[in-house]
Parts: sequence; C-alpha cells; structure tokens
Amino acid sequence: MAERSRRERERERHRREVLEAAEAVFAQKGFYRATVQEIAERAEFAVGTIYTMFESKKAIYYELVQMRAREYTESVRETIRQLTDPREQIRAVVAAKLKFFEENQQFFRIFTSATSGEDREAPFALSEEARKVYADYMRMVSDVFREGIRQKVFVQMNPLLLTLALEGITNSTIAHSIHTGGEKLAEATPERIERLLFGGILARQDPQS
Amino acid sequence: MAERSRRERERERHRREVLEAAEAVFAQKGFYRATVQEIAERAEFAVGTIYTMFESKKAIYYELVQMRAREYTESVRETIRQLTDPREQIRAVVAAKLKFFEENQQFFRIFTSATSGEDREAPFALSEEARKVYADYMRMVSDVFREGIRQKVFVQMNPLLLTLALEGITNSTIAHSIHTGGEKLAEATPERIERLLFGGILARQDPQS
DNA sequence: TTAGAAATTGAATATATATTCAGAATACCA
DNA sequence: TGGTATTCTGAATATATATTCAATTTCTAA
Repeated sequence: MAERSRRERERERHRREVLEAAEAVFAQKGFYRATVQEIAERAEFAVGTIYTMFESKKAIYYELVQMRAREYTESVRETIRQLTDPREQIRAVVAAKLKFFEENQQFFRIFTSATSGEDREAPFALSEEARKVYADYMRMVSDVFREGIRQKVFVQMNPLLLTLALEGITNSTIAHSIHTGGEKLAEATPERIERLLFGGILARQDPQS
Repeated sequence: MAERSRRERERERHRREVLEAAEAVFAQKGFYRATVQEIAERAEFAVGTIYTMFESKKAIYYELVQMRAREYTESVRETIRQLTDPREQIRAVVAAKLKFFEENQQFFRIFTSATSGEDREAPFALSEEARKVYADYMRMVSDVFREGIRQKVFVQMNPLLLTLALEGITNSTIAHSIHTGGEKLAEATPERIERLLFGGILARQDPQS
C-alpha cells in the first residue's frame, strides 16, 4: 500500500522530469524540429521509456502547455482575487504576468506560438482543454476591465479590446526582453507598461500650446 | 532578344504563382505541416517543376517572407514620408498596418510566427536579409517616436518601448480580428487603437472625485 | 534469496515527405 | 517541318524521425 504509493510518486516525478526536458527542447526548437530522441536524452531516459509515460510526442506537448497555462491562469486569478480596485487589479496582473514569464521564459515562447492568432505551430489545434483555460484567462481580465468601466475608471470601450491591448503590450515587451537577453523584467518594466497603458503615449498637455 | 525576355517574364510569373500558393499553404499549416506536394498542386505544377524554380522548400519560405516584408516596410516608409507631424505619422502607420494585413491576412500568420520573439517556427533563423528588413522597419517607427519625444508630443520614454507597445497593440488586435473571422479592420479599428495608444485606458478625470 | 512484476532499453520498423532525375511534352527557330 | 533547347512531369530515392517491442535490468515481497 505504502508501496503502491511510492511507485506512483516515482512515476509522477519521472513524468515531470520529462515535461521539463520537453519544455526546454520545444522552446528552443519548436514542436517539429524537436525530436523525442533529444527530449529523452535531456531527461536521461531511453526513447522507449518516454513512450511508457506518454502516448506520443503530441501528448507531451499538450500536457506541457496545459500544465503551464493552468499555473499561469491560477496565479493571475489569485492576484485579482486579492484586490478589489480595478485599477490596482490591472496593475497587479501586469506585474504577475511579467514575473511569471520571467521565471518561465522557455514557456513564453511556447505560449505565444500556441495562443497568438491560431496555432499553426502546434501539431494541430491546441487541446480543447488548453483552449478553455486560455479563454478563461481572457474572460477574467476582461471582467476586471468591465467593472472598471462601470466605475468609470477606464475608458468606455469594449473590454475585450482593452484586454487585447494589455496582452499586446505585455507580450511584445516580454518578447523583446527575452530576445535581447532577458533583462530584469520584473523590476522597472511594470511601471513603464502601466504608465503607457494607463496614460497613453501622448505627453501631458503641459508644454504644448 | 524579345524572345529571351518573354521566357523570362513567363518564368517570373510562374515563380510568383508558386509563391502565392505557398503563402496560402504556409499560412494555413505552418512551415512543417505544409508539403511541397500541396504547394505544387495549388500552383498547378508538378513537384519537380517547383524544384526548377526554387532551391528547396526553405528557399520558397524565405523568399516569400522577404518579399512581403519588403512590401510592408515600403508601404510604411512611404506613409511616413508623406507626413511631417509625428502624431499624424503614427496615426498613419497604424492605419497602413491594419490595411496591409487586412489585405494580407495569410501573410499575417506567417509574419507573426516569423517575428515574434525568435523564430522557432521558421526552418531555422529567418534569412539575414529578412531580418534586416524587419530591423529597418522597427527603426523607422522608433525614429518617428524619437522625433515626437523631442517635440514633446510623446511621453519621455525609450522610443523602442513605444514602438513595441504600438506593435503589441496592433498585432493582438489584428490577430483577434482574423481569428474571429476577419471583420472590417481598416474601418473603425484605427480610431480605437489610436484612442487607446494616445490616451491610454484611464477615463479622463471628469467624473471621478 | 528468489520468483515474478514493473520499469527501462535501444535497435528495428513504419511512415512521411523532401528532393532527384530520366524521360515526355512543349516552344522556338531555320 | 524537323531539330534543338527548354520546361515540365511524377515515380523512384533518400532521409529523417516517431513509434514499437523483444530483451534486459531493477525492484518488491515472501
């Protein structure tokens, strides 16, 4: 009985090790150029062993995306839950997002190709499950905007569009940071993004005629 | 002589036909799931013929990306050149971008996976040439921001970050529009994006205490 | 200590598809 | 019209890699 459980724990641990190896390989090469061989080597298992843990290469990819998407969504949900002011909630979401992807740079690459537009990179469509998690996330953030609009804190505009703007700004910033050698994102950047997002790019009308 | 030229024109036309077929297939399936077979069928040539026009599948992809990237960059360059006020230039760039990608939705999908972050989807790196074109484009837009900042029209902030914000907002908006069945992007959207980008998401401080 | 169960292995298999190339079709010119 | 150059063709080849599975190793419990 205790035995049963130890084996199971081992098995779980091994699966997680494979998923982490896979994350590194997928992030670096994308789904198609990544080989099961390489994932196996990185996880220090033989190819055959991988196939006793996962149905297929696709299954690994799916499970990985789903796992991280869930972690991310949960972290944002928690962030929102702890605050009530919409403005502060958005602030916190930006910070949480930067933090999460700073800690999960590899996943960011997978994340963007998996969510941006459609999913040509993915084997075919994302799993229904992952799709739901993502939709959930978008709805969550949109709801904050909706409430903020109701309170007249945010501009009167389709909350989805505001969410898209938020996503767009943060994504391009994260991408750039990672691209140019991952700077300290979580530090100065949240303020800059907030400044832009909240105030826009126009200079305050002090100096202009 | 005139003969030589006719053959050459034919050849050019055929190449373009193949590139267009390839664009559709790559956009739909991404580089790896696209097959040369399918591109050939779509262009109404035999596989072998494709290989008399292009070195390889990769070469087709590269040439395609390069061609469109150049078109796009040129259209933006022209847009900027025709105006002098930075604020109007940015406005026009947004409009031009939306218009271009509304007319080239297929390419948008290729474009984002080719530029976002790195290029895991692409065979390996984008061609040096395409990379240059893209860097050029970013510099062009950054320069507008720089000038606007100098004129105190835009907020004092790293022009590159402003460009990233612009790119982020427009990309996520375009992606969403395409995703949800390509609405009339070029119409109402530029104004909304400008409103957001220029003014930010905070409501003007009229009603709030 | 050992029989059996479970986990691991990696060489062999299956499959998919990029690329080649010998020959067929076509265009051109004398 | 016939001969040559050019273009086109698609079956055959080459290659890469996902997946399988018989054999081996490791673990467990009596």
